[in-house]
Amino acid sequence: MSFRVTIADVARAAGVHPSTVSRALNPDTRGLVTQAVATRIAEAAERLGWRPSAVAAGLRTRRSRTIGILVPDLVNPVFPPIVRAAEARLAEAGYVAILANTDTDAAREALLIERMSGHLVDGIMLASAASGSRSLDLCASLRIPVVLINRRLPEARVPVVVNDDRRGMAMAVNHLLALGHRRIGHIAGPPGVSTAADRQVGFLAALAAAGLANDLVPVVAAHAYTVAAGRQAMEQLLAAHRCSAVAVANDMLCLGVYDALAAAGLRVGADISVTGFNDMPFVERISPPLTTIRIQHAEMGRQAAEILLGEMASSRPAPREVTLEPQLVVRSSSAPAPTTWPADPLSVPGGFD
Amino acid sequence: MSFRVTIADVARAAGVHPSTVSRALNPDTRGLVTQAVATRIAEAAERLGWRPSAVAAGLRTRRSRTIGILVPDLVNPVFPPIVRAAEARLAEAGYVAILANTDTDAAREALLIERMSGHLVDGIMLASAASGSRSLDLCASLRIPVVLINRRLPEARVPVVVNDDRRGMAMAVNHLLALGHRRIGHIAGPPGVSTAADRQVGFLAALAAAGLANDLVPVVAAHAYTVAAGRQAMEQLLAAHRCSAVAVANDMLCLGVYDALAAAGLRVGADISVTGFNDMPFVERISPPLTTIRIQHAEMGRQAAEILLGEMASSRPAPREVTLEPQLVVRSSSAPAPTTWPADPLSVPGGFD
DNA sequence: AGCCTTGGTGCAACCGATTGCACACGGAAA
DNA sequence: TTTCCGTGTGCAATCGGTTGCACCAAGGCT
Repeated sequence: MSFRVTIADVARAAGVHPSTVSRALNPDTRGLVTQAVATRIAEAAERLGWRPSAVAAGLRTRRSRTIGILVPDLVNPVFPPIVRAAEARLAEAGYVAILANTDTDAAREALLIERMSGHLVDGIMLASAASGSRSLDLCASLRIPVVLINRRLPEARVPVVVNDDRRGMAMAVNHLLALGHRRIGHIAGPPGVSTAADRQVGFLAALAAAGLANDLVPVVAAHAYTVAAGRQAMEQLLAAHRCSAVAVANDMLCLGVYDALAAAGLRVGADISVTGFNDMPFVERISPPLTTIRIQHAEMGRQAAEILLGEMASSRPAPREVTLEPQLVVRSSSAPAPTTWPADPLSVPGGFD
Repeated sequence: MSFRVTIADVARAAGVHPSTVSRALNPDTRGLVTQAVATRIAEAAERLGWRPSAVAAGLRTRRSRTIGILVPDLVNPVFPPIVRAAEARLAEAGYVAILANTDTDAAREALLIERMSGHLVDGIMLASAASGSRSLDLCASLRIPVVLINRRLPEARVPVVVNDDRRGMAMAVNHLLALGHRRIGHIAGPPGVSTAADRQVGFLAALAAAGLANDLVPVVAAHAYTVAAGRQAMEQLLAAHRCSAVAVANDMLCLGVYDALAAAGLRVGADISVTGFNDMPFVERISPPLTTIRIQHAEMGRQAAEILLGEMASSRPAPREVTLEPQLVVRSSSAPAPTTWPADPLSVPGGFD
């Protein structure tokens, strides 16, 4: 039994034409067929064990009920929740997700997009956008709808789902200010990444709003969102400035920051306060538990799926921007500014202390 | 330009028949075409921007260059490295990965397998195998090659890639024995999961080899591989037995074990030693850093991909079993047995202390 | 009663590549 | 020169649904 049952087989069994079977078995066109015939066909299909061939249907309709998801590196704990939620929503709608890692390599990304195009993906979720807008141009020329996740591209005319990074970083800074910190440093993300830029802008804006001038504020940019880069950046910051607190652009960087501070003999949450960004899994269990900004990762994935599905259904481009609200999660890595903090020769003009 | 260039277009441009174009453009059949014609066709294809349609080819050849990957829950940190490595290897071979989460739900798993079958996946990697062998039967009746990852099914006649769980757990136990522990408890994984069973067997075997009797050994099974279940299991263990060390079946459980021990006022790595299993990301950064058994997760994914690709190429079933070697990673959660340990009323007959 | 809808079904082309088979052509062997 | 053979290309069927169009029958209208 069962070596691929086709609608022709079902048609024969039900005594109708294959096209009628197609109509009866497709929810959208079932209305075209008489009720009685439809049920007879459905029974025959069931009995024979017919399974729809997405490939055959896709060839004709040019829609595969398939969505491509591109992430830089699935092992980065930020992405699994996004992918998970996106896949769940897609599955609900009968879609299937093709996943690929780009390694932040533009050429690889282009190759993967072309390959996915060959599989007739109905849309692509880009969580990487490494190559600037080249990938977007490619998708556009391939006529594939795109939605950007977590990152923005200035020129982009495509829908995006992002966290409100400026606001999130401002929340972290305000938290530190409320704890009495006045000398707050920033470890920024890698240049060219939109989250890094947005968070830095949020950082500076929050300081400015508190009346703390911008030009002398200690800022060091990490060269990547990695532990090693975080450590290196913190070492630079320590060498050049004295701070009672550091607002870091990303949790992964924080792990390196912890290392650098431990090496320098500073106790996080006592001698110096640290805040992260992302609230990635298990940072509540490192020592000390990290104060950070929680992002709605799952919701990002879900919304991205929703946008693509909507675009699919209405077949008109929906260039909208969904911004999700971040949340401050206070743990033990941030504490009141030490009162015994030494007089600071670099004291910011107009500062309060 | 570019609204789907087909081989017919290329054929017209190159002045040959579509079938010749097909042969010239397919690496396997290029040899059938004259060198000169082949290059002329390749140039035309390049110039017109032809892209192969995996769907059309797949319809005819019944192979889609697509592999399905099923995991219980991508958010569980064990899976991303597996999926990542598998995808990388598949991409290398020109394949594409369809990813789906089963939530350990047998019905959902079956649905996903059928859907993937509709997409003509050339093979499926099962990292879940929740439903016993039902999924395997389904794949068999659908004529889809399968490879099992991380879990085994006794009746399975399919290739598997697993860690040597017995050996791994024995390494943990031997480590604890070497530290002087004699009263070692075990928190086992959920019943019915092969990793849980194997690790428990390994645990008991190691104790037996050390001359410690089996029947009074404190063992509690967690009902799932979750933090909450780990905490609950440890509470049970504490209530019933006194141990100087606990070998836990899984890192995730360990997090709950840490919680339970903290609540009981016991210091991990001092009052009691704990070992985990998996070496999942960031357990080296929790407090205290966890001694655990490292599994070659990436290698598992790669090997699984390799097996499916091999099966694809040779088109003969390759029911082999790849067993990967675990590695003991010693950190601070395990320490020498306290010398001041109180006399134990439940002392194991034949024990050394 | 005759004409026009309308709904339901059959017919056949089509999506884009693959492949078994036929055939033409040129060179080698008889 | 004829026959044979091998190589390279064309031809057409095929994979499994989908869909525009034709057609037929039944019912409503004037």
